[in-house]
Formats: sequence, structure tokens, C-alpha cells
Amino acid sequence: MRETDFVSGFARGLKVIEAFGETTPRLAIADVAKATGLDRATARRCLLTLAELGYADYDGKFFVLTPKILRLGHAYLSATPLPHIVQPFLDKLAEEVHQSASASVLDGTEVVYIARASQKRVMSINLMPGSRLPAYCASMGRVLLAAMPEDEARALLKQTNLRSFTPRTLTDPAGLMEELARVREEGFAVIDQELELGLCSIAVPLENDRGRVVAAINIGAPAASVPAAEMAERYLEPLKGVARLLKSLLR
Amino acid sequence: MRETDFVSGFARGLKVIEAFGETTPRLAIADVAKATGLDRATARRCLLTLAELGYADYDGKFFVLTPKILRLGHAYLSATPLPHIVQPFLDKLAEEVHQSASASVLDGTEVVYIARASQKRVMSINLMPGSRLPAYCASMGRVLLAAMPEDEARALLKQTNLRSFTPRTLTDPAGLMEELARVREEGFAVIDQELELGLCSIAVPLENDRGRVVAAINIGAPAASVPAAEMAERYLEPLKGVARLLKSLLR
DNA sequence: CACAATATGTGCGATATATGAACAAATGTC
DNA sequence: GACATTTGTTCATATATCGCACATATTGTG
Repeated sequence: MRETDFVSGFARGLKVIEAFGETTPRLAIADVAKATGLDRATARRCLLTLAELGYADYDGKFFVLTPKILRLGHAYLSATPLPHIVQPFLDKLAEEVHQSASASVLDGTEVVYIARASQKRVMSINLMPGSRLPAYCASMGRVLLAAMPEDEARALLKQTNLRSFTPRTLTDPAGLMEELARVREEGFAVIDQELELGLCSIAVPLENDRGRVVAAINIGAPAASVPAAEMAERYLEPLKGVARLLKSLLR
Repeated sequence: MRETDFVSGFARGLKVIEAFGETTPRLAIADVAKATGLDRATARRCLLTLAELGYADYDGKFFVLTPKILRLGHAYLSATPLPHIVQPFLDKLAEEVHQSASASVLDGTEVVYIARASQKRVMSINLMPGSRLPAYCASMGRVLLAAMPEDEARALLKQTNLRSFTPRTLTDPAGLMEELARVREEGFAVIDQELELGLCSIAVPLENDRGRVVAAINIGAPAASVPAAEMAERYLEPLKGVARLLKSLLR
């Protein structure tokens, strides 16, 4: 790609949108400049553009994103067949096993939820399509990492901030690579309270009709009612069943 | 705002993202140019920029959005307190009444789902945060339209493409305004299969601590098991209860 | 209340981008 | 397989944006 095929104003604007996050819902011009590394004047122009287009509100001091921004992410969710195809299967699965079921794909070092059927909530955080979790300590993340070439997985782990969410979180790269090998071998991953105490989950890969892994699906359950040791016994077959059914539907 | 405070390259890029939709997941350069009204050269530059940044994939012919795009919408969902505050209440509500419960806000002529707790599915379409429905024929839409000044509501209806989704869809502007008056009076809206045959829903407004309507919540149920006439009887109090609890939590 | 510190607004030269036409390549049609 | 049509790419140039430096406004503090 030639240099002139890149619209840096657009790239800068996207950076500005991403500056808004959980802990930073209201941002002043200088905040955005700091967060994005853009010049203040540039950040200001981008923010005013967002406001002008209705993607943000501006009270003269702070900018806040408006729901119009959701049109952008929704462009993906509604344009991509995967979420639509998977959702009804998740619904049925969740109802059968009386636990939440989700589907996700990888974006960099994170898994991104693309569909979800939730039963009563066990996690403290609220997951929905678009939500992100670090791949290394999520069951679907393990499955997706295991599906890629070893050196790529290793490279991704290297970029990841491997922190301990609970005392059980596996953060050692070598240990993680071993675990990935096991997941690749056995065809599923179980997470025992590595992300949040009291929460277990099990995931399997979703292959398309040509055998390529395109996503992962999982079931989450409270550790109190379903010990990690029982996860596979109870939920592996239902998950595998859904994966089998979906294989011919995905490309 | 001065003219130079507008980054048109950014605005053009956002238009390009929105060109992707349910029926158009894969777009060639010329498609995007047509959909956005941009010059082909400009559309190409925006698309290549998206690809370069990892927001889109390009196979030399077609562009497809990647899950990275979800970061943008997620910036809103995670940055805005409302979805987080409301979600646990919806979860509890949905479990209590054994029906799906949702929250939404208005964006132009559409309601945008910002949180949802789904029980077994009754609708043919799959709703999730970010999903959109025309306001005029959705229960939450009626409530939100009723909350605004009459002439603004009338203006919005004028901009809306008032089509009949089912034989029961109310599409007459005068009739709709009357209905809005009724909703304003009674404090809730019931939709009887106007959007989809077999589906009823009831919605109430969500006020913040200063009495401003900031969102709406609803419950949807299959018409077969819950006739429209019973919707209010069964679900109005639970909805009102949630609205009361949330009032002091919202600003 | 005055001063410092921080944040926002603005004009301008240098630089980057959009435009539309012209060309090349691919695709569809008969 | 030749023609018509659509699509993608390139280029020169007119135009718009960037980032800097300075001006102004707001906020916090002793």
C-alpha cells in the first residue's frame, strides 16, 4: 500500500473513539490528546467532528459518546454471518444445560464475544457481544490460541500482560504453552476460577466446513454447583454436539 | 464550530463503516462508493485505511469488517454507565417473569438496545446490545417518543418510513400521535404483534433522579401464552418496580 | 484575590488529502 | 472471442488538514 492510500485523519479519529472506555466515559480535549498521543488541536477537531455527526455530545467541557456509536460495531455484528448462525444454537444449548453459553473470536490478545445466551448471572462482570477478555485465561481464548501455530501463540502471549486475576490464574508463558498443547490434543479447554473466583468454564473450537477454526463456544458455570472436574463430563458432549452441527453451516 | 474544526476524512471513514450492514457484509470498492456517495478513489483510501488498521480484511476484491470494529461500539457500552447499572435489574426481572427483558435508548427514529436479558427466544430476529428497531412500532420506542415534546415526536415520525411489518402495525401518523398521548397519560406502552406476529411487548420509561426520561425498559412475550390484554396486568408492576428502584441510581 | 497551573481556542506555513479525469484491468454479454 | 461495461488504479493539482506557537480562558491554591 502506498502512503497516499492511507487517510490519517480517519485513523486518528478512530483512535479518539477508542480513547473512551470503562474508566473514562467523559473526556475533555486534553484527556483525549493525552490518551491518544495526538496533538491537542487534532484531538479537538476529531471530537468536534464526532459531536457534529451526532456520535458524541459536548457540553462545552466534556465529550460523551452517544448510542449512535453503536452503529459502527453493529455494522460488524449484523454484517457478519457467524453471530447470526451461532446464536440460536447457543440459545438451545444454554436452555438445555441451564448455564450461560457464548461464542467468541480472537482479536489480538483478547477474545471478543460475538454471541451469548445468558442464564442467571454468575460473573461479576457483565458479558455481552463486543465484550473482551484476555485470551490467556479464558476458556475460549485457550481454545483459539491452541488452534493457531505454536510460534504465533507464543508471540501473542509475549505481547500479553499476563496478570493474576485470582490465585489460580496461570501466568507463566511456558506453563501456558504446555496447557495449549494439552488443549490442542484433547480438543477442549477448562478454566477453573482463573479469571474470577467461583467461576468455571469449558470451551471447544468451532470449525468451518473446511476444518479451519473460526470461533470458540463455551459454557460457564458456578464452581460451587459444578466443580471443575465435572465440567467436561457434563458439558463436553453438548458443546461438541453443537460444534458438529455447526461445522457444515460455517464457511 | 468553524469549518476547519471538521475532519471530513474522519467523517467519510465513518460513513464507509456504516455502509456495511446485514445485507451487505462483503463490499467491493465500487459498492462502498455507491452506498456512501463518495468518490471511488476516496472510498478506496478509506477502505485501505481500515484494512491497514486491522478493522477490515481485504482479499483483493472484497472488504469485510473484522471483530476489531466492535471496539468502537464497545467504547460506548463500557463507557456509558447506564447499560451497566440496568443490566442486573434486567437479569432479575427476566428471571422472575420468565420472559426477555431489555433496555433501550433513542437514536434518531430508532430504538437502540443497550442491555438485554433474554429468556428463550420468541422473536425471529436476534436482539442484542446495539440492535435497532424502528421506534414507532416498538413498545420502548412508543414510550421514548411519548416522553419528548409533541412536535419533536411528530417531526421524528415524519422522518420515519412508516411501513407495516404485520397487518396490525399502526402506520398512520395521526393515530400514532394519539397513541403517544395515551402512553404519556398511562405511563406505559403495549405493542400487540405490530412488529412481528406472535409477539407482544410492554414498556415503561426509565427516569433519572431529576425526572428526565433517559431510557425505556420492556418485557416481550409470545402472544400465544400471554395475550396483549394481559400484558399490563402481569408485567406492568414488575416493570414499574424496576423503574422505581433505578430512579435514584440514574443521573 | 492574585498567582500559578492547566486547559482550551486560533492563525499560519508546511504538509497531506480529495478530486475527477484518464488509463488499465477485469468482468459480463452476446 | 470481441465488445461493452464495470471496476480498480494512478496522477496532477486544488484544497483541506496538521502541528506548532501563541493567545485566551478556566481552575485550583495559598
